Amino acid sequence: MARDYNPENIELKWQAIWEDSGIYHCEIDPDKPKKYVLEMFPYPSGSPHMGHVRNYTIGDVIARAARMRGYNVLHPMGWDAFGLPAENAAIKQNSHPAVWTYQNIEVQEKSFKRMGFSYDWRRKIVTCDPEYYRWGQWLFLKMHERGLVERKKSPVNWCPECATVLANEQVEGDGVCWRCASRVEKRNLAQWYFKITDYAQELLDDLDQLELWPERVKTMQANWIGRSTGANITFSICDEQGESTDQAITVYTTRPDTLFGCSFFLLAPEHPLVEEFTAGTPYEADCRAVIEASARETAVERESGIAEKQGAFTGRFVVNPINGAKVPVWIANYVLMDYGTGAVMAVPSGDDRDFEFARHYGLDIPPVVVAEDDPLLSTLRDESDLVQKNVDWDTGYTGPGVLVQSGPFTGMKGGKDSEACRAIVEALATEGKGEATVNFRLRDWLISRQRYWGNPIPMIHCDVCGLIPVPEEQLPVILPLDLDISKGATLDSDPSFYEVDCPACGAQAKRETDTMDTFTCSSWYFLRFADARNDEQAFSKKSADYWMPVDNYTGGIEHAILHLLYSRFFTKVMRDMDMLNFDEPFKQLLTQGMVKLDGEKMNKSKGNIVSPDEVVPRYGADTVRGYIMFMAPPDKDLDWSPDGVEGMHRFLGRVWRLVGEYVDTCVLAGSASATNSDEEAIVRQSLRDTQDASLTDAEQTLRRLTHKLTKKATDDIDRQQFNTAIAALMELTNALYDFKKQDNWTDSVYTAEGIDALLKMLAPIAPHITEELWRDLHGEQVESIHVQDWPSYNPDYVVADTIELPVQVNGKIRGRVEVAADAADEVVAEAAKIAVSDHIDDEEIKKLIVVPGRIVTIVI
RNA sequence: GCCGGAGUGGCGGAACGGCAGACGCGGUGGAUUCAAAAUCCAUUGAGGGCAACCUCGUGAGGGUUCAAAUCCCUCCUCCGGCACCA
Repeated sequence: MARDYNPENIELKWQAIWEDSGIYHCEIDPDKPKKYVLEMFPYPSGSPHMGHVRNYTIGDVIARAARMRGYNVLHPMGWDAFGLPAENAAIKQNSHPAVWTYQNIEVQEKSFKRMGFSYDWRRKIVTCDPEYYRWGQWLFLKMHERGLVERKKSPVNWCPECATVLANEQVEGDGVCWRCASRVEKRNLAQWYFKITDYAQELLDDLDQLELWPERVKTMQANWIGRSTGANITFSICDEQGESTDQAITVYTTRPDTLFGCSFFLLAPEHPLVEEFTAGTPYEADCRAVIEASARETAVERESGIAEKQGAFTGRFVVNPINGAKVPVWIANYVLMDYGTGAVMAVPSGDDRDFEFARHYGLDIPPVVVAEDDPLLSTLRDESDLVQKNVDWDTGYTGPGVLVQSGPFTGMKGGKDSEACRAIVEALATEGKGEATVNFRLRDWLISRQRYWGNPIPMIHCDVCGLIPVPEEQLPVILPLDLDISKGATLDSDPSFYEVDCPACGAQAKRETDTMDTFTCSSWYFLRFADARNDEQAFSKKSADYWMPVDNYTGGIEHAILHLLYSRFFTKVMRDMDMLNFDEPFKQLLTQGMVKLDGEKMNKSKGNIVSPDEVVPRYGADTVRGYIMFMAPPDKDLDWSPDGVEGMHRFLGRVWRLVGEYVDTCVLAGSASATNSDEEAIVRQSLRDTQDASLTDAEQTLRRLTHKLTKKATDDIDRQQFNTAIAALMELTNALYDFKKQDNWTDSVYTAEGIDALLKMLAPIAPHITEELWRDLHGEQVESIHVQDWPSYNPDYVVADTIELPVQVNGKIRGRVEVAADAADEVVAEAAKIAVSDHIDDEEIKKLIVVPGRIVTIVI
C-alpha cells in the first residue's frame, strides 16, 4: 500500500535539499538564452500575507517553467527596507527601525522559503544596507552632474501625520497621503527634485514599445504624464486708456482658435503679479479675500469635488494680441499656479469653467466657435466683427465648429488642433506674440523627505560655496544607527552627522539632513540583482547587458504610476549615462489581482485575514500555490475559498495516489521503477517506431490526450493563463485514471509517458510533490525534476483518426457526422448532407460551408 | 466629466467569429464501509418529452454574418484611474 501524502514532510525535506545543492543559483552563460523573472520586491512589513503568496507564486511558476524550457533564469529576491512604517513601528515599540526591519525580513524570508520559491538567495538585496544604498547616493551624484537634480522652493504636499513632504504621485485622488490617508496640506518649502519632466516626452512615446504591458497601465501613465498641445500667447499689460505698457503676460491655451472670444483674463490667486496690480488699490481687499479663500479651499473643497468658482477684478487690463481689444484682468480660484504659466485667457463661450465664471460675474460671453447645427451659425456666419456679446447657451461649447466674429479667420474650421488654431498661432508668431507649444501635467519628482529612516542625500550646504556634492570617494554617507528616534527625531537633531567641513573650501558646513524618497531605492534595484555583490560598481555593464531587461515583471497595480514610472525614468537616465543599452527596463508586465475574502480586501483592522502561516502547515505549500494559480487568471481579483483549497488538495492527492500505485505495481513486477529517464526515453522511442496499429483504442486515446494536453498546458503557461493550464493537467490526470481501468495499465509505455508529462508540467506549480514522485519513479540518484526538459508533444498524435463534426442547418445544429480526420471537404459535405437529410427534405441547398475540423454548415 | 476594464450556470471560471458552460467547487445517485470520513464511478444550465429529440439561454436593445459571449452601434450596471491641467 502506497504512503499517505504528507505535504509537510516532503516539502521541508526538498526545501533543505534544494538549498544545499543550490539548484536555483544562476551565472552569466553567453551560450544560453537568458530569462530575467522578477516580482516587485516586498516591503518588510511583518509576516507575509496572501497577496505576497500570489505575487511570488506567479513569478515562481514563470521562472520554473522557463528553467525547464532551457532558459538561464535569473530569479532573485530582496527587500525594499527604508521607509516610514519601520520608523513609525519603531517609535511605537520603542525600538529601532533597523531592528524592526531586519526582524521582519527574517520572518518573511523564512516564509518565502517555506513556499518553495526558487530564488537565487545569494543575490539578496536589502536597500537599507550601506552596500546597497551607497550606490543610490552615487546615482544621485551622477544625476546631479547631469543637471537632473534641483533644489527649489515651491508649494509642496505636506503630510502632517507623516511629518514629511510627498511627491505628487504619492498624493491620492482625493488629496490624501498614499501611506497614512491623512489630508495633505500645501507648504512652501525648499526641497530636492529629480527632473523627471526632462524625460516627459520620451516616457510617453516609449509606452508604445511596451507591447507586453497591460493597456490600462499604459493609459494610466499616459494620463499622468498628460501631454497637451497648444500655444503660448502673450498679452501686453495696458493702462486705463488701452495703451500698451512694456510689461506682458503669457498664457498657455489649447484653443488659440477661440482667441477672439477672450472677454476676460485670469491670474492664479498666488500669481506674483496680483500683489503688484492690487497693492494700495480699491481692488486689494476683494482680491485678498479670494486669495485667502482659495488657500483654505485647496484642502477642503477638493474633497467635496466641485469648488464654487470665485474671483475678483484686479483693476487692470491687458490687450488681446489678435484684435487689440482691452480685456479686464481678474483672479480666479480655478486657475492653477503650477500648470502652464499660471495665467489664462478666458473664453467663456468655448470653455465650461470660463462660462460658469462669466455667468456668475456677469461678464460677456461672445460666441466665436459655433457648431455646424447651431441656429446661431446662420445669423453669424459671415460676421467678422463683434456683433453679439452674449449667447443663450447653458454651457460653453467645446466641440468642433465654424469660426464667427473672428476677423479674417471667420468661416474657418475651429476646434482642438484645428486649421484655425494653426492659422491664428501663425499670425501671432509673425509679431512674436505666439508660438505653438506643448505642456505636460507631469511635475518634477520631489525626492527629499524630512524623516530619519531613508537614504541620506549626499549633499553639503556651505555658507561660502553653496551646495556642494559629497565627493564620490567619501560615499557612502552612512545613516547613523545610534540615534534615539523614539520621539521621532531626524538627522537634523544629530550634530555628529551634520557638522562637516566643506569639501570645497574647508569651512564649517552643514550636511543635508533630509533623506531620499524610498522610491529612489526601488527605481534601480532590478539592476543590482544582476550583480548584487559588486562592491566596486552599482552593477557591471556586462551583467546588465546579459540579464537586462527584465523579461517578466509581476506586481500590484498600485504601482501602475509610482514605481513603474520612476523606474522607467531611472533607466533612461542610466542609458544616457552609457550604463545601459536599452530604453525600457520591463519587457513584460503582469499586474496580479488582489486576494480577497468574501469580496472584501483582507485587512488587519477588519480582522478578515487568511494567513499563509495557518494554511500552509495544514495543506502544504503546493496546495496553496496550486489553489492560488487555479482559482482565477493571474490579473483578476481572487476570492479566497476554503472549499477551493480542499479541491486543489484533492487534486494533488489524486496525482499522488495515481503515481504511487503505478510505482508500487511496477516494483512488484520488478520493472519500470528502476529505469532512469535516459533508458525510459529509449524505450519510448523504440515504441514510437513500432506501428500505431499495435496500439489499443485506449492507448490511442491516452496518447492523443497526453499530447493534446501537453500542447494545451504549454501554450497556456506561455500566455500566463495558469488557471487553464492547471485545468489541462487535471484533464490529463482524469485521462490517466480512465486508462487505469484497463488491465495491466502499468505495462503500457503510454502510462509512463502520461505520468512523465503530468509531473513535469505540474512541477513549476507544485514543486515539492512532483519532485518526490519523480524520485519515487526514477530513484534518488536521478537529477531533480526541476532541471529536466519540458515535455514535448507530437502534433501528429494530437489529432484522432476520426473526428465527429456537428452539422448546422440554417444556423442550428441538426446532426453530426463521423469522418476521417484527413477527409477531403467534398467527402465531408456529402456525409453531412446524409446526416441531416431529415432537415433538408427537398429544399434547395443554397450554400454549404465546411470549416475543416470544426463544423459543417448548410443553408437551405 | 474624461480615460481604461469587466458583466457567461447555485459559485470560481472556460471558449483563434465555428458544438456556450472546459476544469474545479457545490449538489444528486451509486460502489466501498457495521457506520462515517476519505476514496472511486456516474450525473448535474433552464424548460418540455417515455424516448430519439425539441425550445430557451452569455447585462438590455438593434445590426453585420451561413454562423456572434466574441465584430459594429445605442444603452444600463459594476470596478479602477484621473479630475477646475486652460
